[in-house]
Amino acid sequence: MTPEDISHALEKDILGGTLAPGSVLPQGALAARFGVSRIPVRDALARLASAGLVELAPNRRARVVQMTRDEVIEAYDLRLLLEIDLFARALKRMTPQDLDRIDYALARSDLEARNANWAEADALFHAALYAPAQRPRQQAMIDGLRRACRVQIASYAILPEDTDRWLADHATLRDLCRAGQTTAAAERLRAHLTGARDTLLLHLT
Amino acid sequence: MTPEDISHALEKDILGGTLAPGSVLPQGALAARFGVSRIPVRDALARLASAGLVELAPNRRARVVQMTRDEVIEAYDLRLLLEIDLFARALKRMTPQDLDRIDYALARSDLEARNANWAEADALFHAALYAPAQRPRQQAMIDGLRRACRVQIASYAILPEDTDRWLADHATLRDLCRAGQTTAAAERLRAHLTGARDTLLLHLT
DNA sequence: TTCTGTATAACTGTATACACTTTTACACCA
DNA sequence: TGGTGTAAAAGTGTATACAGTTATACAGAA
Repeated sequence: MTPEDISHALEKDILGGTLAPGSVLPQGALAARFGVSRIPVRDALARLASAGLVELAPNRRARVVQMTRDEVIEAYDLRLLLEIDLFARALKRMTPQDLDRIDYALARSDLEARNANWAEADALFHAALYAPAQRPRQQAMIDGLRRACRVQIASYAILPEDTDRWLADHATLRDLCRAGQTTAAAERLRAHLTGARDTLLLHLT
Repeated sequence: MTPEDISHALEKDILGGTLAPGSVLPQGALAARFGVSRIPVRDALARLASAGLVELAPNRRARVVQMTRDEVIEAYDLRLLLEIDLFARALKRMTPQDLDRIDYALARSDLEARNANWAEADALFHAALYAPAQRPRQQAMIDGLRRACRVQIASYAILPEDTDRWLADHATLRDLCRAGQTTAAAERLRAHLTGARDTLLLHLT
């Protein structure tokens, strides 16, 4: 059990909804669960903190992040800015192989969604969509924002109940890519994201 | 000496050019320097890694990040996207008090530049410029990118030799804010950033 | 010389132990 | 009942020790 393994396991729990926002993560308990000392656990928590999934404060227990309404709005504004830009860059350099990979990702994504792995399913498709842009840093920033949003989404079990809508959105995006309709595709992505944001905001009252 | 103190001290060395990109940071040596055990040093290095100043790999010594030409270009593209957007948001909500704070930051920035604290001087002014937007996450992302760029800039001692140009840019930006010329101000910021990028790229051969 | 293998030194990762801080639970008082 | 103070429990931070890994230096072969 390396710190990386531990952080992955915890990330799964957080994005899967097992660990709700605000949950407390005592180092000792985690150390016992993973059969290691607290040192690698601290390491794993630091990773999760830098990924934006966990909040650390000195001498206090780590907590799963809990975003306020304003923070959710800011995060989605940033996603709109970064994802639409990255998508535009990706569209410009999209090759037939890339389109095939998007098809494959869509199919796998569909499969994962049926197996209740909504978070992975969504991430899988969007990663394939943006991959042609070849922008590792921008992709990493988007992943961070995406994960932070998903923590909240998971806690309201939004993805399961909305599966049909976002899978249809993904299929539409794929079609627009294939048709080379770049502006329409970008517009569709914008709608996809604002839709997700509004659904989440509705749950945050 | 807390991990935070240690990371701040190292950040200063990195951004000040004492620790060049690619330099190695052995935990033991740092522990000795700061008079602590390696545990808080590891903590400090993890912070620097999540701030993007240091690279960590398992079982290997930490290294000061060294960006490639492509990474520099990507980082500046991201800065253009995020900083211009944030500046536009800030301009919309800028109050007279905010303008005064920008004046004050410009004056202090000038002072720091004379004291050879170029990195702080630059950060100070831009922070004041963006503060009215009230976007902590976007600001944090920008700070990360800014720091990563500055590691490279520091290694070529670009800021010192170019001081006059960027201080003049800052003054112009302040004037445009005061005059309420929002589009001109945004355009000026774009030029300020692309200018900085091109100067850096020149040094990267 | 330059390359390769190897012994040694240097370094990292983590278990354990203990000092210090925060949290929790509960008794006490208004 | 509701608030407050306090002691015990739980938790965090870090020094130390040692096992395992990587880096370094040097000897011998091509």
